[in-house]
Amino acid sequence: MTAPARRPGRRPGRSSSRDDILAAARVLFGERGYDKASIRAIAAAAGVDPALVHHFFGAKEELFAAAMEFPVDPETILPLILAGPRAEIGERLVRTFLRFWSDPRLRPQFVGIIRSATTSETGATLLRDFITSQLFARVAAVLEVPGLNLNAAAAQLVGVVMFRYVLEMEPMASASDDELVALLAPTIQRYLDA
Amino acid sequence: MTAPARRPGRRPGRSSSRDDILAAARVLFGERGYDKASIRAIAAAAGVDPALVHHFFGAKEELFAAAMEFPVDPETILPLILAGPRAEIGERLVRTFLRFWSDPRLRPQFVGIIRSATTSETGATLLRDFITSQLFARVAAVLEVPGLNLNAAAAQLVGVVMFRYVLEMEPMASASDDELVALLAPTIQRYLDA
DNA sequence: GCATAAATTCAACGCATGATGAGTTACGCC
DNA sequence: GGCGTAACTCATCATGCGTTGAATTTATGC
Repeated sequence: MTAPARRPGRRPGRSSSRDDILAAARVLFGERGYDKASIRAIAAAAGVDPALVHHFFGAKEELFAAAMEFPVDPETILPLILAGPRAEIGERLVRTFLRFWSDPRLRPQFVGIIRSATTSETGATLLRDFITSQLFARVAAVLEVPGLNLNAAAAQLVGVVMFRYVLEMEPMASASDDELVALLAPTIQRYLDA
Repeated sequence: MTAPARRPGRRPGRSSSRDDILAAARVLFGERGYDKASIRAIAAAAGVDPALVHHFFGAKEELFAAAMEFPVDPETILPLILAGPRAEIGERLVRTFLRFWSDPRLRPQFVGIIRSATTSETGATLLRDFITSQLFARVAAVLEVPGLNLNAAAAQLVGVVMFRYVLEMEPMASASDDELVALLAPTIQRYLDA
């Protein structure tokens, strides 16, 4: 309700504008996808002038890249999955995957990547490169599994998050993580056994 | 290279403009998604003035609905899947599904629906409603399978076409239908057995 | 304290878009 | 053969977009 009596010039104290913009960008890219998330809307959500976005990040595509940079480091997540009995790797993978998607701080970013992967070539490249070079290369080096099987496993998981978080289709959107693990783990396990 | 010496007024002979527009819309919506496929670009691809698009279809969203109307009638496809031994329903479903996606006349339309489902609420509703009311309701009436299992099966297939036709991720994009059937059919079968 | 740099807004440009309304030509019926 | 209707284009509008450059205020290094 504060009247928008903003005036030009630097604000006193240290500023959080840069981070505010990043956070707003993640939310809006996640909700609307690359094209429909306008710089003006992101700036408004961050309580900031659109020109400031350019001042910090340059063109829109750079903002997108900065906001969507993969929030998870493969080096920390892969050991969680690969360690443990090989016969239970499907369950560990599905459980870990769903746990990351449950984090409300990470999810908008994930959804944004999925949403934008179908629309902008930048988004598609981002997702494709991450899956192939970051994940598959490492997993394939440890487990000896054909690439097509890895694709099938990844496709199952991507399909699930599309249903659950993008389309919000019932009953999958409301199912518990445990239900999904029970349902999906055998599928993933089979792909990774071959 | 024909000089664009178009003049106003009705053309002699019978016109294919309406169908040309629909065809161009299917291609462009499929390639670019709802937002990036502009009415002007669709009109240009159809060799027609943008205003003619409005003349035939009204607002853009109506054009989209007309172009993306599901090209497959569930009444004709479901018997193909449901008839035959129950133990092979997974294979029949996957094979039929992939065969429809292989049709180069149908694919742009399918891709358009997937692409737009992640971006526009209209697209999401279109896909959601078709899957739930057209497919699931009918299938669930015949096979007695929990809704969550149907979701999981559909998610697997949607994930596959995202990898294969939207992201064009290798090796799935280049795999043969037969390879995919062998890989996916047991998964689908398991979901539909429960 | 003063100069430079950083943060911030304002005003504006140029562009593409979806949409509208009026005008023009052909078809089909009586 | 005249008339309503359908097909078709043109010019135009308002809007929202990404982007830019200048102006203003604060922080910081010397």
